[in-house]
Amino acid sequence: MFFWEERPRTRGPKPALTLDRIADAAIAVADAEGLAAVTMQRVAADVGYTKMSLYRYVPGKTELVAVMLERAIGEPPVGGAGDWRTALSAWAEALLGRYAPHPWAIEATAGGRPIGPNELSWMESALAVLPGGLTGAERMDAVAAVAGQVRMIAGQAATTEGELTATIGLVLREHADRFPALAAAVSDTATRGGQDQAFRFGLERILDGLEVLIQRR
Amino acid sequence: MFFWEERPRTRGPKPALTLDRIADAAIAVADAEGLAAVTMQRVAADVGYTKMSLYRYVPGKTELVAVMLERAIGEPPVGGAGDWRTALSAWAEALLGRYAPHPWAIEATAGGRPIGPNELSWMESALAVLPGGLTGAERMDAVAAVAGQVRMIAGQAATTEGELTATIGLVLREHADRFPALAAAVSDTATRGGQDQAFRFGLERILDGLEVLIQRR
DNA sequence: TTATTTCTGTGTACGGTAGACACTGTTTCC
DNA sequence: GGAAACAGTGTCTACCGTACACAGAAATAA
Repeated sequence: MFFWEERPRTRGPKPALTLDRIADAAIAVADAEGLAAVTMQRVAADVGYTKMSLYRYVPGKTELVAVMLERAIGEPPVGGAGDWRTALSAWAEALLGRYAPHPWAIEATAGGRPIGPNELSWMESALAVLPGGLTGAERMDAVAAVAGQVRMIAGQAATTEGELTATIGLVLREHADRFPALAAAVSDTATRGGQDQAFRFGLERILDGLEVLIQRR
Repeated sequence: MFFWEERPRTRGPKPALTLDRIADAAIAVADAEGLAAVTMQRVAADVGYTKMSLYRYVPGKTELVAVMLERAIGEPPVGGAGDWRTALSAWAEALLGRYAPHPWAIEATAGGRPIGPNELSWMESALAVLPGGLTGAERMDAVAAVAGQVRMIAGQAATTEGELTATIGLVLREHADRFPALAAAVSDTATRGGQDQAFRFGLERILDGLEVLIQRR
């Protein structure tokens, strides 16, 4: 199914590299200098080979990024005990924790792309904790909503912690009258914790909303 | 503040193009062939000039994409009457409606980028409808949660309506035992409406969650 | 053992990209 | 009627992903 499933090796020279080693080098570049810095040339140089050698391990750059994502996100943690709410909350927190060290990950997931097994495992483990009161479609939608919250916050965090707020501040200084509600909200936000609180607030709302629905049934 | 604010013109030849015309051409290309097809060369050819002429109107490609986004999303609709819930729901629906014709828009918002006035206006109009029971920070977080839902669904819709589902189906045929919850949910999803219902489900949960909090105060 | 097959890593080449810069010609102000 | 400012163009550079042919290494077949 996936191109990186290892083929049975027969003759010829032993490969000097590993797909994992390549992906790790690429991830290191992306972590340090952003996804745009990840070029075949650069990654190859970092592992000490020529760029064309990479194509023996990966069909193209698209697939390299897919592998990077798979490795960066990894497998979901084993579902702990507890009710669906604490389990789903932990799931969301864990997923955000995986995105956090890799600001480029959100960018990499934008647009059509191949989907890896780890991504499916994350979906699986989230779906598994939801109670039977919801239909299958509703469970999918619930997971999507939570995942949306994770991605929103992860994406915001990727913009250098408040580049958005900085831009807003700049504009507000000139056009505060055009954006009264924004100005009011921003002046209030300045004095509080970072993205963690934003994440938890949204997450609690979604979980509250799910709880309302579940208990109603 | 923004580079596209028109400078007072003095001497020299009259510009043959308009930033708007350039952006519209670029949007047309992106709508039809994706964001990757938007190159300076291509856009310039479509408006009938050389690529270098575009740099008289826009500092670089990054800014061109920012303008494309601004025009594609446009200004928020005037807030209708009604309680905060129906207003915020309408806001979310309107925003999704703006994303829908432009599948590339989500991709374009990934990663750090300049933020335009229209984007701020959308934030403003959402913040304005939220009741005073919430703090400024909470109002921001609430809007982020709703926006996250919009973006999640818009992003899913951009992947050719079910490319995700198709991939899942493929994998499930081979490894259904590894993903039982996913298999169960998917088989249930197959027989129901498209992304609209997924959007509404998540949105209603978020709004329910907000309502719980607001009424508690 | 030798010959053959198969695969790895490399060098070269191509078409594409964004953008720097110098130039010509047009428009408007002094 | 200069002179200054600006629009559009042609040329150039550096870099990107990747197609393709080739040399050498390793394992198999004779």
